[in-house]
Amino acid sequence: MCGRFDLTASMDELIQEYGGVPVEQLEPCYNIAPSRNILVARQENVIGIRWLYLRWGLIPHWEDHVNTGYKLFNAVAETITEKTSFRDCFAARRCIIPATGFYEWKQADGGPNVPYRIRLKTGKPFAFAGIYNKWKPPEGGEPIESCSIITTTPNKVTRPIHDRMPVIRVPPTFMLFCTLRKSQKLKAQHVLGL
DNA sequence: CCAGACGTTGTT
DNA sequence: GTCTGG
DNA sequence: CCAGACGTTGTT
DNA sequence: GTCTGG
Repeated sequence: MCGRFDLTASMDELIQEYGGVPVEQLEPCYNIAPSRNILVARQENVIGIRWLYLRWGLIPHWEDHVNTGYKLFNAVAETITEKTSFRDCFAARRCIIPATGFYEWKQADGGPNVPYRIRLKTGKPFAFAGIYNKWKPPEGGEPIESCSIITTTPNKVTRPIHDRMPVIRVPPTFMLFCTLRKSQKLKAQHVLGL
């Protein structure tokens, strides 16, 4: 899961890593929570990569009131193409959400919940996979754009702490590629593009 | 057909 | 808006 | 996700 | 315990 994260990287660092044109930058924050406006980057026609702030907590477009209804701050990757609330967003409106770390809570033996921060060894920023949406108030007025972070099963680092973690985009410098042996076949989920 | 749900998490 | 359950 | 609140009255 | 606000 991912219900809280931090972002302390500069806009310059983010632009260098992901491209696009700088926008106003908020104070570095170690405690970003659902319902806050968070920085995202998305691909737009004509202008290309655009940085902007969206409300964290997806509001389905049929919702009647902005203050009621579900708080969709996470979307389970395994079922995202089946869920009414996420399917169209996933097909057409994806974004990345930059972060320098995320928090997971683990209950100490019968004790209180203890937060852990998970981050890259280098301290560099990385990005969550996200989806976004536009909600128009039935009574008229300003539309609200909102987003949700996609979650998946944990990797080795996160597994001891929690059974879910955000789908992460790691900078290209952390990656390599290799060719496949004949016996290896690609499955649909390998090419989803997350 | 209409009515009602539409989500995640953790906890039990 | 769209799917599920009755 | 956590932190913090968690009400009533009369009137429409 | 459960809901709301951040």
